[in-house]
Amino acid sequence: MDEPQALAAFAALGQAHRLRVVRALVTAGPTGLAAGLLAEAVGIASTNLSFHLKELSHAGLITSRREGKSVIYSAAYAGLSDLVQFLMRDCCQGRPEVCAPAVAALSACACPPSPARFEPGPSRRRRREAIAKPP
Amino acid sequence: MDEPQALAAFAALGQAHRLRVVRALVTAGPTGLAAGLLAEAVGIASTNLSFHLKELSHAGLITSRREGKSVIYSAAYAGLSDLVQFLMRDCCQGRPEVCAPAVAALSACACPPSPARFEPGPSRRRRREAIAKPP
DNA sequence: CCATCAATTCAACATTTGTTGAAACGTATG
DNA sequence: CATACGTTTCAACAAATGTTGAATTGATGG
Repeated sequence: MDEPQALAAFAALGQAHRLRVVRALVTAGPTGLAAGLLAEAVGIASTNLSFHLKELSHAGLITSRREGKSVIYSAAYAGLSDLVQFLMRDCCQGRPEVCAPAVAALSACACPPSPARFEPGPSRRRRREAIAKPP
Repeated sequence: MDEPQALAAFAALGQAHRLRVVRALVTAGPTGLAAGLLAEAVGIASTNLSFHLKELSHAGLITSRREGKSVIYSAAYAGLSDLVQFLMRDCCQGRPEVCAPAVAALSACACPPSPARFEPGPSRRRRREAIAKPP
């Protein structure tokens, strides 16, 4: 991701209604939400929502598909991921301990993964190994 | 991190000059950069930079310390980390594979970690001590 | 203590950005 | 084909935001 794109994305997220929309879509998952439901969830007029959706879409943070009369919007996880990556690129002058907390925070990411299969032990080691053996 | 804070942070990053400042500080590492050098790096008047620095500082994205005549700014890695976490919270309705790419991207984070001296153990404790004894 | 340098504050201006209501569009259904 | 529904486009207005230059503060060194 290049600077202009990242800038557009951050500007898009830096507005209350748009941030709410993105959060709603992020938690909604790949299924997405219809424009109408979004307008209700965020509490703004549909005409206003449309404006913000266009902004978000143009910034690469959401995608849309038509389904009958409705237009369904969903989060563009790849775009979000790229954005995070742009922000933290070259983050620590070779001292991983500086940015490690950010990585850990995202790993924790609170996707309660069907609690049964949550293995206690090796997560830390696994993560380190994953970092140690790049492409 | 709560919504108003996140909103302030994204709004702060959604401005070309401020995004440049943050990127410059993120790559500069904990050492930071003096305001004068930043103004030069970003290419704006110092009076204008001051305005943006205040904005970023208020958003919890940078910190400052005085050093002689200069004021040194550095990235608030914890703030950045919290922001990323806020954005991706509850991201995948229990399907980790959705947000996994984001985690992987950040892990890749391109901090070429001077491969030799990567010690598994004490870094965490060291960091805690450093934080524990402020002025 | 005065001169100097680095950085910040302030007020005025210019620009960008968000909101609103009326009208238009595309899609389904009777 | 006419109607109803969900969504988007457009133009006008209102509000927030970025920039500039002059004046101020704080720290250093002769």
